[in-house]
Amino acid sequence: MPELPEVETVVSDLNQKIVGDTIVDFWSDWTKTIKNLSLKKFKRDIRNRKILRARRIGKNIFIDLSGGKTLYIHLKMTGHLLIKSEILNPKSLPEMLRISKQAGETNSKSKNQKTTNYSLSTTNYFNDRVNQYIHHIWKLKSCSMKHKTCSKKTLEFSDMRKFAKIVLDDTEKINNLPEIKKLGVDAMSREFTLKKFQEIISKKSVSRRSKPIGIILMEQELIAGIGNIYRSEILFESRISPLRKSGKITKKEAKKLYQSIQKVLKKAIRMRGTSDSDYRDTAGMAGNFQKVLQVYRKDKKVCLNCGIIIKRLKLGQRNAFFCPQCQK
DNA sequence: AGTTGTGTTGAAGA
DNA sequence: ATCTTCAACACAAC
Repeated sequence: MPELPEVETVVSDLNQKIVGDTIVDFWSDWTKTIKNLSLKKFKRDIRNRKILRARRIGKNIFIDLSGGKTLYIHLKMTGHLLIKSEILNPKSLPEMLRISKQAGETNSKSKNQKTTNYSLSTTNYFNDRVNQYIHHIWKLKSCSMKHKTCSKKTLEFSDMRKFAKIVLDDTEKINNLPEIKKLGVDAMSREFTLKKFQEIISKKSVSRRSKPIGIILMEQELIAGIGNIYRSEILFESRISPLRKSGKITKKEAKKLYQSIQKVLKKAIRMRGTSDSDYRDTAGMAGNFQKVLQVYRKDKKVCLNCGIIIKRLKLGQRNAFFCPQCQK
């Protein structure tokens, strides 16, 4: 379940591994995921574009491409991106460039070629079951003028439940999509200040102020990036009950809660996210934050802080977890 | 073996 | 408007 820390990990991986590469081809067996174009048009529009950078707002991934296009991806529940690469036999650079130009027509050939996985580790995480639901593949070429070598890579999208979303359009159009425009401030951005947070939770509207803080934290139109796992963890860290009415949170508590958002998300990013079930990084590796979860999915277990049994409740149609003794 | 729970988001219904 | 419910989908757990 990718939330901000998981998406941040993916975006940082993308920036390290595929910036500068060129997309030579694309394959998909579930085109419903591509929301704005037919497969044919999608292929046509993405071929031969260079990957400039990856960025993120909340849980939304944007891959900016040459020629003013942006690839917008939402991983939804089970989506994750894998980067694989094969080192080719040393060949002269001009020859490689010629080969990659033909890549569109040489699918069957390249499929039969032997591949070597990118991972330097002795364990191959790509073989894990959770990484086997690949429905979309971007074929990349990566050429180094300096070393006069080229390599092939693939960016593969594993998405068991097929909820994910892919959109390719002009950067400007992507930025102006309604679902992007209405996003609230990103929880890790500089604009998300304590002042801004106080404004959000104490807005002079009855419906806002009377809403449980556990729901407010997850609303992407208010604060972008927090989902079900981290709302529970953040509220536990701040010792505030998810049921507390947003408008009844004191200034002191708001500060504590704001600091908890920063603290928990930063720690989760450092630990490369939570792999409660499906989430994996671009090497197919699990994150580590599930090892330090305090309350999420810990109902009927003992609170590590006070020893009371942790409770679960439905909040906004989703399960929230909290310690009734520690969190008030 | 059929039912339920899982969580993100948008759309439909009230 | 604003709230709730459901659908998209696959699979594990009961």
